[in-house]
Amino acid sequence: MKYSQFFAPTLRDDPADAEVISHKLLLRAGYIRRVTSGVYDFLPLGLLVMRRIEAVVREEMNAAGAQELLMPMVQPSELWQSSGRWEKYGPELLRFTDRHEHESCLGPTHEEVICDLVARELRSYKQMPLNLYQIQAKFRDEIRPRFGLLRGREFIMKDAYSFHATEEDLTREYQNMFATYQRIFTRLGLTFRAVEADTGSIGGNDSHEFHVLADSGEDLIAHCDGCEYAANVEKAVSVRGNPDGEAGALSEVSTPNASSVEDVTAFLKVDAAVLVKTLVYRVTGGELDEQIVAACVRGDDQLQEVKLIHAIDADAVEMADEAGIASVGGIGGFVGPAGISCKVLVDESLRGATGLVAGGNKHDVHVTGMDVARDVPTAIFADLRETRAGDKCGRCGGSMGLSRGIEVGQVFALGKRYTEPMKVRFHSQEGREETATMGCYGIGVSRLMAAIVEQCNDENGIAWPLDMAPFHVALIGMGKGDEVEQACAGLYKDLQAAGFDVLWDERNERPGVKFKDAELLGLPLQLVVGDRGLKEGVVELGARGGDRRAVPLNETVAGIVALAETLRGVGSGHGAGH
RNA sequence: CGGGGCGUAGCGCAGCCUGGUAGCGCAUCUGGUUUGGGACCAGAGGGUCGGGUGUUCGAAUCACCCCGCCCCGACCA
Repeated sequence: MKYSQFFAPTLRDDPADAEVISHKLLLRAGYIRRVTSGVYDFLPLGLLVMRRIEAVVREEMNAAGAQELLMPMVQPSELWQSSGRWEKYGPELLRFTDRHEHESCLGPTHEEVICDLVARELRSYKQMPLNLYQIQAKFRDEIRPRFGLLRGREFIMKDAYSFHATEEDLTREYQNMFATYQRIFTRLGLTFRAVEADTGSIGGNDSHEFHVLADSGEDLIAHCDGCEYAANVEKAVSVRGNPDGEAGALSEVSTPNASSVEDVTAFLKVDAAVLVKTLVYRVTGGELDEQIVAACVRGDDQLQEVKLIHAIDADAVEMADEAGIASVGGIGGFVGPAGISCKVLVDESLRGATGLVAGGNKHDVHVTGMDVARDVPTAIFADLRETRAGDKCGRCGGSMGLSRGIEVGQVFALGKRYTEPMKVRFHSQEGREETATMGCYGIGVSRLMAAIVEQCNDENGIAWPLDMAPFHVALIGMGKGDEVEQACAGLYKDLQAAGFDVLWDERNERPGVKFKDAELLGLPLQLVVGDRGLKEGVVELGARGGDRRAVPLNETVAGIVALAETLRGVGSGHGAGH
């Protein structure tokens, strides 16, 4: 591509409304433009990178035995009714009515559509295993789109769905996809980590997420320094030391105006760990729908809501208002588990604990000497607390650390969550009609583009891994005269013939401008052809960010090939893996 | 949805408090000089000041409403 004809509008200044580095650089370097909240144009540069990522994903998915298809973005409400998600999915599902008053939605994911398709065609166990995938635009009406491509409303996703006659075969495919994902993220040049994950609104049994490690990540992941255990903090289980207070009778103490953990610990001069923090929630969905529950963790712990939702088998929970708290005999700021008239869940770290301080369910009153077993006999114990850095690993006793991650992929062993209601059935070897079991596997392709930039950038711009770059080589012509023009034209052809994508900057710009743009765009290799060097019969080549060296004109292609090999050698093999 | 901030030329911003002919830098266009790390000179074009209503002789500026964008929150009783 000749630069002068290429549509790559670059910005000298950072756009004012971009926060994270990938958002700023993709905007500045002309890869994307915002259309509306959470929705972007992919300009030619952006699309070129997207195609690179897709190519890796396709190659590995195909090699793993999956087949590509394409499903629609618009989906009829009937399919979502039949899976039960029309009611369950919530406002992220963008619904609309067409001119025939027919209700539809924009697909945020495709379990319903694929199940509908496969249910129509599946007859025999001999047709399985079957793994079908697509790379396609999804729409989720996010509460708060932000960070450019990292959390958009419309985004490009690779989603795969597998169908199996047996649970064992689903497990095999799950592992197959797990390994495939590790290969994909390694080839993309990313430092990543696979972690155990909650299944969220997709549902199902086992799940792992793949996270690109980055400080700008929105997810918190916990990992053990002693073993392989790693999990999203929504799910991570760990063990903490459990100091007990002095055992004794349950007695009320006056704690005027002391309702926060800080106030109470200061006032009573006790460790926050012997405090019981009682949170009151209103439940949505499940058996406790519309009811109030109380959840207790230690004063220095945080409640992990996702764990609470699972513990009571609900769809969602939200903090109860003052009226809700009062309806079960509590009072804001002084709620305690003893004597409250609702279901009380208590974190495992409080099992058998004694000598605790808790709210007294009266204004300005706490109780001391609480013994959970004695004073809260109806308590239901569950893992509710969020893992903190320094906790002990539940498996090996090692120390847990926390990192931020960008979720770029997730694999689910769904089981029969969708195939049952959507009647994906087949005849088994024994001639019985059975329900297929299912897995699904997603990769955020457009989010990956941003995640790569988060990991690969410097003060001058983007630093693409060689095989992700929109062009491998920035061919920079310098100085006037036909010699430069002709030498460039020749190299341009030769390099393309050798399999390189080249952006030939033949603009009438000063050298500084050309270098700055090449570095902002992130092209990994630079080839400089100047009239001065040409007189000596040499050109200069080098990697972005490194030194350039002079090379005889007729050895240029060989030099580029050698440099590319060096870059690939460095670029591969630093994926962190499992 | 709650809180905060912002909206003035393609981009980045000033002007608003204290109402009176809309500015700066970059970018763009023309001519010239320049050409190895975001050149220089001369000239030119480009703005419904997010939208509406109101106050006023007069509104980018004051008031009210709406729209859009960004940040934080929507776990710590």
